[in-house]
Amino acid sequence: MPKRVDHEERRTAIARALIRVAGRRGLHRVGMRDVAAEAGISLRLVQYYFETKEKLLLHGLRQLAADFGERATARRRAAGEGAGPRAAVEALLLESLPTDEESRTFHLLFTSYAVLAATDEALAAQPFTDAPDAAENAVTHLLEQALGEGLLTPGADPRREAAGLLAMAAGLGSGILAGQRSPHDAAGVLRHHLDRLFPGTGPEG
Amino acid sequence: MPKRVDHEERRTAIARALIRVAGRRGLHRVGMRDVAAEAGISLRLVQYYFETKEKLLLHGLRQLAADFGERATARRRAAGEGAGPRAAVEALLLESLPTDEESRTFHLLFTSYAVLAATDEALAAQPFTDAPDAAENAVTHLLEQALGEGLLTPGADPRREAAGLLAMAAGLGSGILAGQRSPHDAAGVLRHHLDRLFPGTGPEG
DNA sequence: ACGTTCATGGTACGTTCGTACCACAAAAAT
DNA sequence: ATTTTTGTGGTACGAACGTACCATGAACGT
Repeated sequence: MPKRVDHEERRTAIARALIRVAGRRGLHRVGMRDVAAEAGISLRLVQYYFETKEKLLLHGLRQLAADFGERATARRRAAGEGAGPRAAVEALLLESLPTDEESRTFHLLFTSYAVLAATDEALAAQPFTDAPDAAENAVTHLLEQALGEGLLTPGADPRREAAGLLAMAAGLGSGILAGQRSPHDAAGVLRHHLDRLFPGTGPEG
Repeated sequence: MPKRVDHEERRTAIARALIRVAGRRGLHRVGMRDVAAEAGISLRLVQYYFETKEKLLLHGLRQLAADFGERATARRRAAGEGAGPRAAVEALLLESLPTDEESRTFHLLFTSYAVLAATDEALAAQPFTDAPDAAENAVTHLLEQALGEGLLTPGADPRREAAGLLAMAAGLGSGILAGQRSPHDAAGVLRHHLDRLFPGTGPEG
C-alpha cells in the first residue's frame, strides 16, 4: 500500500477544510467537492475518510467545538491563572463573541448547526448540547466560587446567572454577525452587566 | 382571462406556505415544489407570482417579520394598555421566546435568515436589521419611560439594557430551539433579570 | 365579435450534488 | 515471490432543483 497515513490526522485536516469553506460560503451550499478542493485532495478521498456527507458534517461540528474549547482555555490562561472569577467569566464570554475571523466562523457555523439540529433528526443527537452545557457548567462553577467569596450581588442564583450571561453573549454574537451591532458595543453591553453582577469590581472599583 | 386575482393576497399566501414548510423541514431543503404543494397550487404559479426563488425567500423574510410584529403588538395590547413599562417589556421579550409552534417557527426561520445574510450578499441588504432595530428602539423607549418614572435601577443605560435584554432573549430562544433549555426555565431567567432591572416590581413587590 | 391580456397547467432542460463503481500502484503480510 | 490490504484517482449514475418554454381557456377592452 502507499505510505501508511494517520487517519485521525487526515480527518481533522478535512474537517478544518470544511470549517474554512463553510465560514466563507455558508454551511449550506458547501458540497463535498468544495471541501475536497479546499483540502487540496480529490473528491474520492473525502469519501474515503468520511463515507457520507452526514458523517463529515457531524465530525465538523465536533471539530468546531473542540477548537473553540482550546481557544477558550488558552484565553482564560492568558487572562491570568489567579485573576479571579470575574476575569475568568469575562474572558470566556468575550471569546465567544465574533470579533476576529476565527471566532466569527465559529459563531456562524455553530448557529448554522443549531438551526440544522432543530429540524434534522440525525444532528439533534447527543454531541450538540454538550458544548453549551459544558460552558454553562463552567460559568456556573465560577459564579459559585464568586458567591462564596462574597463578590456576587446578593440574591444571585449562579446557574440562572450563567444561563443568562451565556444567552446574552450568544445573542450579541448574532447581532454582530448580522451587522446590527459592533463588537465593541457588544463587549460594552456584556461588561456592563458583569459590573452589576460583580459589585465593586467594576470600572470605578 | 380567468377571474382576476389579488396579487398581493396571493403572494402573502404563498409566502406563508413557505414559512410553514420551512418551519417543519428547515429553510434549507425547501424547494419551490414544496412551497407549491404546501400552498395547494402548481409549481408554475409560484414562478408566476415570484419570478425567482431569491425573491420568494426575501418576501418570506418580510412576511415573517410582519407577522411577528402583529403578534407582538397584539400581545402587548392583551397585557393591558396602562400596565406600565415593566409589563410591556416583559410581554415583548416573552413573545420572542419559542414557546408555541408559531413562535418556534419564527425564531427558527429568523435565525436561519440571519445565518444566510451573513454569507449571501443579496440577503444582507437593508430589510434584515430593520426588525431587530425596531424592537430595540421600542424596548429602549419603554426603559427610558421607566427611568423617568424612577422605576429603573440606578445607573441603568436604557439603550444598553435594551440591547442586553433582547440579546438574552434571542440567546435563550436558541437554547430552547436546540432542546438545551425548557421555555419555562428561559422565562424564569428572563424575569429574574427584569426583577433586578426593575427593583420593587419583582415577585415580592 | 374579436383580439388581447391574464391566470394557470404541464413539461423539458441544464446543472449540481451525493454516492457508487472500477482501476491501479505501493506497501505490508505470508 | 505472491497475495492481500490500503491509499488514491477518475468517472458515471440517479435524483433533485431552479428555471425556461409552450400551450390554453377564460375574461376584459374596444
